[in-house]
Amino acid sequence: MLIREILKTAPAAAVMEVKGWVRTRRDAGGLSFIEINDGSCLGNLQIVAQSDMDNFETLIRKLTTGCAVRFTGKLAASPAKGQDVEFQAESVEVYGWSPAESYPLQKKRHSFEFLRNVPHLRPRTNSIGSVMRIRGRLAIAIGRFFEEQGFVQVHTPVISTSDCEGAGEMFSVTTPGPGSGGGESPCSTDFFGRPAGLTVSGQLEAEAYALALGRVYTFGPTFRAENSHTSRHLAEFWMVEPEMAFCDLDEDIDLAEKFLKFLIADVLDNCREDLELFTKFVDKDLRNRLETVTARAFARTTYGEAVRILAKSGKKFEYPISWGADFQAEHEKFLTEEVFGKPTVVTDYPASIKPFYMRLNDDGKTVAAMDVLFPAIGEIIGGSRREDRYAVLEKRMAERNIDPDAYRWYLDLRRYGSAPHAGFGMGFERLVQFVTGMANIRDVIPFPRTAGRA
RNA sequence: UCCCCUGUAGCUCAGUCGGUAGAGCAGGUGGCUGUUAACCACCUUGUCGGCGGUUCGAAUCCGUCCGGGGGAGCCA
Repeated sequence: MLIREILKTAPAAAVMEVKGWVRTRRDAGGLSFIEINDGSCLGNLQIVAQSDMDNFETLIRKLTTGCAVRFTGKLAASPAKGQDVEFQAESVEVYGWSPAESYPLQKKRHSFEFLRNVPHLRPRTNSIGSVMRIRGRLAIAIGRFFEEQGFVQVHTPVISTSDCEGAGEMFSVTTPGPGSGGGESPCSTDFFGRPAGLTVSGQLEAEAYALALGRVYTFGPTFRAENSHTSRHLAEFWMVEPEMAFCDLDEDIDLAEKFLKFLIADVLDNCREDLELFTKFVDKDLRNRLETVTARAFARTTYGEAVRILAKSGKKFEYPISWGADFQAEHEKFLTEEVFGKPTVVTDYPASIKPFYMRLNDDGKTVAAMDVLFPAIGEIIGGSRREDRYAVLEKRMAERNIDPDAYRWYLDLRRYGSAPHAGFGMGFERLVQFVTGMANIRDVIPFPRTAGRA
C-alpha cells in the first residue's frame, strides 16, 4: 500500500506492509521513531519500533537517512501531535543501506544549488519530489485538455533539418554514415547526407499534420544551443505546440487562455499538499496568484496600444520603447504587474521582429502574432496565425534570405489545399515554474542541461 | 557573448587592519519509554577552488584560469 493511501486510512488490527526510504530516525530511550517516504506523496509515515522487536539493535538502531526498507505492522492512532496515524512495526527488512558518512542528503534543508550537484539523488528531497509530482500531473493534464478539445497528439521528429528561423541555435547531429569515406564536406558523407540537428521547434511539422488532421499538438523535448546563463533558459526543455486548421488569431488566443486556466485549475485541485509546500517555503502568495489566473479574464491589447501605454506611463525604462522595438523584460513586467495586474495577451507585433511564418496583416506592417505574458515570469506562450498565402510566404522568405529549397515541403502546404491555421508554443518548464513559484528553471526538470553541463 | 556577485569542514556560513582556521547543522560515541529540524554530554572533520606574484608572513592584496549564481542579450 502506498503511503499516500495509508495516511488516509483508518487504524485497524490487520497486519499490513509498507516500503519506502528512511527520511529520519529519532530514538527515545527504548523506542525508535522512523519516518519513511515512498514518493507517492509529500508526507512521511511515522514508524514506531519498540525495543523488544526482533532486530531492534541490529537493524532498527542502524537505520539512517536514505535506507530502503520494508516494514510489516499495524496502523494505529497516534497518541502524539504531528500525525493522525502511525505504523507500529512488527518486523523490518532492509533492502539497501545508506552509509551516513557519505550519503550527500542530510535530514535538513539543502540549497537548490547544492542539490543540482546530485541530480540523481535530489528527487528524494521534499521540494524536488513535490516539483516533479506537479510536473507529472501537468503533463497528464495537457493530454487530457487536448483530448477533450478534439486534438490528435502527433510526435514530431527530434532530429530535424529545419532551423525554424528565429528560434535560436541548433545542436548539430553528426555521425559517420554508410557512405562515409572521408570526403571533404563532412555532411555529404554523414549519416543523413545533409546537415541535421536537434529540433528547435516542432511547429512546422505540426502545421503539416494540422492541415490534414485538423487539430493537433506536439509535446516533447526541444533543444537550443544558446550559451545563456539565466534562471529561465535550458539547452534541453519541453514544449507544447498545438496547431489548428481553420483557426484565426482570436480563436488561437481563446484556446491559449482556456488551456492555461485548465492546467492551473487541475493542479489546484489535485496537488493541494505539494502546492502547500511551495506556498509555505517558496512564495507565500502563490496559491492566491494561481487562483487569480483561473478566475479572471486575461487582458488583451495590441502591440501598438501597449507601446503607447508604456510611452505615456512616465516611467523611466532602461531601454526606451518606440514602435518597432521588441519589448524588454522590464516592459513585460510593467504591463502585467502594474498596468493590467494579470496575465496579458499582446497581439499584432511588427513583422520585422517576428519570424517569416507569421501571417502578415492587411496593414502590411504587423503580423497576426500573440504573446501571453504572465506576471513574474514574462512570456509563457507565443503564437500566431500562420501565413497561408503562397506568394506572401515566398516573398517574406526571400526578404530574409531563406533558401526556398530548404522549405519546399513547407511551401507545398500552401500550394495544395492551403487553409487558415494558427497555433502556439508553450515552454513547459516555464509553466512548472509559474505553478510552483520555483525561481530557477534548472530545478523544475529532472536532469537539467545547460551550457557546460550535461 | 557581455556585465555583476561568489568559491573557507559533508551542508549553511563567519573570519575586522595581512599574523597561520571558527560556529551551527551533519557524522561518531554515550544517555533518555512518545519523538516531530527531538533533546543532553563528549569527540572527529580543512589542498581556505587551481596556478603564479607581492610580502618576513596571504583565506585576506594583485594577476590569471576554472567552477557556481544573478542579470542582459536571445528566447520558451
